[in-house]
Amino acid sequence: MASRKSRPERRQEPLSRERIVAAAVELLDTVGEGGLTFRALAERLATGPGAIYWHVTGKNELLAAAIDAVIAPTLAGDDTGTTPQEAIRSLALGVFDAIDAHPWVGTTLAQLPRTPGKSPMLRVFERIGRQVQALRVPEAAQFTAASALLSYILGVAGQNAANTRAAQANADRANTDRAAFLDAVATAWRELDPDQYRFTRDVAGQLREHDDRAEFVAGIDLILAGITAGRADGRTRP
Amino acid sequence: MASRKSRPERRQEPLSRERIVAAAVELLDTVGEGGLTFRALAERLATGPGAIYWHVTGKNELLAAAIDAVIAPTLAGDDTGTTPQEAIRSLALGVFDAIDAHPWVGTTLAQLPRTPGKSPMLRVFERIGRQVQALRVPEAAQFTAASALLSYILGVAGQNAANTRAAQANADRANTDRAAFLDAVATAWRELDPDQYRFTRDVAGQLREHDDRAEFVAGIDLILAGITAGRADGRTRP
DNA sequence: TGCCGACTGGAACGTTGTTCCAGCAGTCCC
DNA sequence: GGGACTGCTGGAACAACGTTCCAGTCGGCA
Repeated sequence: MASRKSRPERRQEPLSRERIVAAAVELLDTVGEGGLTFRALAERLATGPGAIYWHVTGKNELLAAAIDAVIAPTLAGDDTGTTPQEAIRSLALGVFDAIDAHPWVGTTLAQLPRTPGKSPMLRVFERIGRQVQALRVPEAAQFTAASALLSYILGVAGQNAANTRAAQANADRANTDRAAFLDAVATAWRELDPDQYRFTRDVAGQLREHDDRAEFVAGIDLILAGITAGRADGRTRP
Repeated sequence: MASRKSRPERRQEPLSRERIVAAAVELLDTVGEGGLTFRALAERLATGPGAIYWHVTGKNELLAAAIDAVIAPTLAGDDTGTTPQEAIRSLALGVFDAIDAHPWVGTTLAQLPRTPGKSPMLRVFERIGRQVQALRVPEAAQFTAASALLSYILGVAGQNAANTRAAQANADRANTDRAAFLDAVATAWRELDPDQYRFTRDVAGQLREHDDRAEFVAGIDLILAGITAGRADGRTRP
C-alpha cells in the first residue's frame, strides 16, 4: 500500500522541532515546570534523550521555544479601529491570559538567559510601544512608558504564576480548589500581628473576593492614566 | 588558655543557621544563582553537605532565608515626616537597589513555592499598603493600588535581574562591561526588521543612554499619578 | 566515669542535563 | 548494484545536583 514514492513516515512521524516543542508544552501544562525532563519528553515521543538534541541545542532553547509557542498566538490580533488604550488593554490581557493558562511561562521567563534582543517578549514590547506612540507620548518618554507597562505585565504574570502554583500545590495536598486557597491565605492574613501587619489585615477581605483579571486591568489603567496625565513631560512629581 | 568555662569554638566557630545563610548569600553574590550548591556551600563552611541539613530543611528554605537577609535591611527605614509618595518611592528604590545588588533575588523569587502569607515580600506589601492608605485611596481600591505597585516593582526587578545576568554572561564571554552590553543590544535593536520592529528601532537610542534607576522611579511615578488621579473611584476609563 | 543528646561530615542514592557513539535508513556516485 | 556518505536515531554513560543515611564525635550532666 502506498509504495509509490515514499512511505510518508518512518516509524510514526519523524521527529521534528515542532513536534518536540509541542510535546514540551503539553508536558509543562500537565506536569508543571518541574515535569519537563528530557527523559519524560523522550518517552512521550517514543525515542531517546539523545535524539532530541539533534533538533534542539539544549533545555534553554527548548523552554524559550515553548514560551514563544504559547505567547505568539496572542499577538495575532488586529489593533486597527480601536483606541490605543483599548489596544494596550487587550494586548496585556492576551499575555495575561496566556500566562494564566500556562503558569510555567511566568516562572520560566525570569531565569532564561536572554540573548540580546531575542527575548520572546520583544514582540510584546514592540506592540505596546506602537500604541504608546499612538497615545502621542513625547518621544523622550516613550521608552519609559512602554517599559513600565511591560514590567508591570511581567510582574503580575510572575506573581500570578507563583500563586497559581501555590494554589495547585495546596490543592494537591489538601484536596481543595482555588477559592479555598484564597480563603486560606485571607484567613492567614487576618491572623497576622495587628501591629506589624495592619494594612494586610485590613485588605484580607478584598483578597478573598478579588478577581485577578479585573485587578490586572485596573493596574494597567492606573499606568495608562499616569501616562496620559503626565503627557507634557512624561513624568509627574507632586 | 581560656579554659575557664568553655572554649568559645569547637573547630573554628560552630555551624549555625546565620552562618549558613550568610555564606549562601556570599556564594550567590559571587557565583550567581547556579553557583549555590550544597557541596560548594559545605566546602566554604569547611564541612559536609549533611551537616547543613541539620540547620536548614532544604534548598528552598535556604533561598528564602537568603532573600530575606537581603531584603529585610531595606525595610528598616522610617517613613514619618515624608509624603506618602516619597515614602513609596524610597521604599521601592530600596527594594530595587537590593535586587540590583543581588540579581539572584529577582530570578529566585518567582520560583519559590510560597507558603501562604509567608512570602518575604509580604512585609514590602504591608509597607506599601500603609502609604497607599495615607494617600487617602478609597478602601475598595487600596488592594488594587498596593498590588499594582508591588507587581511593578517585582516586574522591573525581574527584568533587571535578567538583564544584569545577561550582561555578566556577555562580559564573561566578550570581556566587556555593562555599557558595552547595552550598546550591543541597542545595535542589535537598530538592525531589526524596520517593518516588524519600527518602535523598538526608534527607541534603541534611548536604551543606550537610559538609566535603570531613573526609569524605575519614573514608572513608580506613573502609577502614583494614576492612583491619585483616579482617587474618586480607584480606576480610570477614557 | 559513663552516658546521652546535639551536632558533624563523608558516603551513597536517585534524578537531572548533556555527551557519545554504534547503528539505521535513505541517496548519491562510481 | 555496491559501497561510501549524510541525516538522523536512541540507548548507554558521565558529571553534578539535592537529599538521605548513619557511623561517628563532642560537651555537659548524672
